[in-house]
Amino acid sequence: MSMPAEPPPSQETASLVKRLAGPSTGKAGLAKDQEDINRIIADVSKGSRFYENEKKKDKELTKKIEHILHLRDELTQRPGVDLLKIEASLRKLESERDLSQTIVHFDLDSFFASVEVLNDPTLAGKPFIVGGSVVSTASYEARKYGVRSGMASFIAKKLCPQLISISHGYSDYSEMSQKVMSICKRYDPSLCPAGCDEGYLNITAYCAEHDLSADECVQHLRSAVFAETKLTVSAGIAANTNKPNGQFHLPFNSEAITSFMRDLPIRRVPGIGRVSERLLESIGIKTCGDIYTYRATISLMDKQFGLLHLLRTHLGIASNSVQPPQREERKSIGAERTFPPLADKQKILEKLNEVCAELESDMEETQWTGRTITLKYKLDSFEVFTRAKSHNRWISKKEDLFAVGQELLLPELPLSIRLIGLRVTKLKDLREPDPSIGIKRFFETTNSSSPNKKRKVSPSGQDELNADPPTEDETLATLLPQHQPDGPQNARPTSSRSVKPDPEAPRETHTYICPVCEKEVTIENQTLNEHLDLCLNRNAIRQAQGEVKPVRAPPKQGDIWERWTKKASGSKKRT
DNA sequence: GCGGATCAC
DNA sequence: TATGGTGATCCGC
Repeated sequence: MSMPAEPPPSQETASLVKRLAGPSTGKAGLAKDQEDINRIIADVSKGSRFYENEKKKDKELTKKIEHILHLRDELTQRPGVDLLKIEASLRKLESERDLSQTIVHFDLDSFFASVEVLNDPTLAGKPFIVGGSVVSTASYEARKYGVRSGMASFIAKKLCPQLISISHGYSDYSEMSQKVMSICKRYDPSLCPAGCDEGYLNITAYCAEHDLSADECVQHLRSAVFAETKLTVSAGIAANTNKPNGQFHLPFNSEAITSFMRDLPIRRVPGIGRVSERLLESIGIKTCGDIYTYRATISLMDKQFGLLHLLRTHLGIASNSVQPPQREERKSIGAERTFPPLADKQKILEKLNEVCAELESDMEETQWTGRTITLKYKLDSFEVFTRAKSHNRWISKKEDLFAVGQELLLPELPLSIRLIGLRVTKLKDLREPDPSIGIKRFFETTNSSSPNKKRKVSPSGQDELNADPPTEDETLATLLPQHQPDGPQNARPTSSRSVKPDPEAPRETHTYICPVCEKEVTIENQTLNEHLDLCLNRNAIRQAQGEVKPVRAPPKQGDIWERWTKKASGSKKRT
């Protein structure tokens, strides 16, 4: 068999071009001539290590798709699809649909670019980008040339030679963002920011209290934002947190919603990225309506595609709960840096050291520590690897971060590296007041002790507020094994030392790692069982929900402000 | 727990 | 010449 001389444009190459053109290609801002643009992008990209790596990833994806199609064909040979069961699932989902809440998704229009125009009105109407080596935001004028966020800046420049490039002014964005968010909070104090320029609101209560329709309410909001910041904001009103944004009010009935979803490209659904788009497309699914058409295939390949989630997507059912991000939900904190590829061991370690210093400072400012360290490195080929190790002590000092990072990195060398990152997980909140307070409140126990007078015993026995110098026993006393096969009765204090009595609340406290929730709890003996009951209960509830589960809230972005208020604005360059 | 992958912003 | 940083989640092992 011979290959065709001129391979037809495949799904693969089409997808690759999309990637190179920037992830948001095809979403907004009609380009003049996408063919020309694609050719320029291909010409400029060709042969680069980045391009070769993208090509490699695409080839692997193609292989995976072949495998999936093969699997599908095998599965369709045999009977086994229970269409009735799928219908039952749909009916069940439908019956759980909640149309009682009015959810608004708002989004500042080309946020960074708009702020830059406010700072420098001469930029208005000019093609410019905000970003560094990668475009963060392109002005509408620049978008006409095919410039998109996520695109390499040098490619943007090729597409639009007169393009003006502006470096980030984070402190300005942070300030404006906070202004906008505080305005939006008037309409829902539980606002859930989803980045610095967008968020979700539940305006149900506000509309009722002020006798406003949803449209009127959002009109007010948008006018207020513009009046107070000169920024324009788009908003979508719906019964849940589904897209799309823009000025749009999706009717609150199931027919209208499903009908709207029918023609909605699957890629527009949050959580469906470029890869999932290709996977779904391979079995014929381009729109949310297609999900129903191919429900049998999806059902056979539930594991690969997730039937229930897709059925929900088809029906346009998503979470309608809006909650502000909770600090205790944070899972990790990290830092990473890209640099011109380095092969010299000492120079690489220097970079690692810089990353450690940055991470230490972030952890200090935000008051987190953790016990699992993940090293990430990217080769000059753009391949990414991670190496992780968990420890029985809390790590936050840069010397410790560096020691662990080095231990993970050295066995990998020699390599030519263009990025180094470190991430800390299994966190402990250093800001959290004595956890026993919270437990006590929960159970309405009397005799709460003052958090200021509390004493905690850290697993490492070091650096705890008010902690006495560790005894040898404490230094060695560390965390329990993470998994306790024998169950709760195995829970034991990490330190048997009793705390100096507080005159107001003389009692023993101990620090435990709860075998169920795996969190460290400082707790009195008599309430330990209550805590365990609570945890076990919570787990049972979660299990019971397994069936109904993934009506997921939008991903929480923990500590957004900590991120956005920190970075200072560098001096602006204009090129 | 670890490592790779995917995704959002 | 040249393609980011932070954080979350899911899967397979």
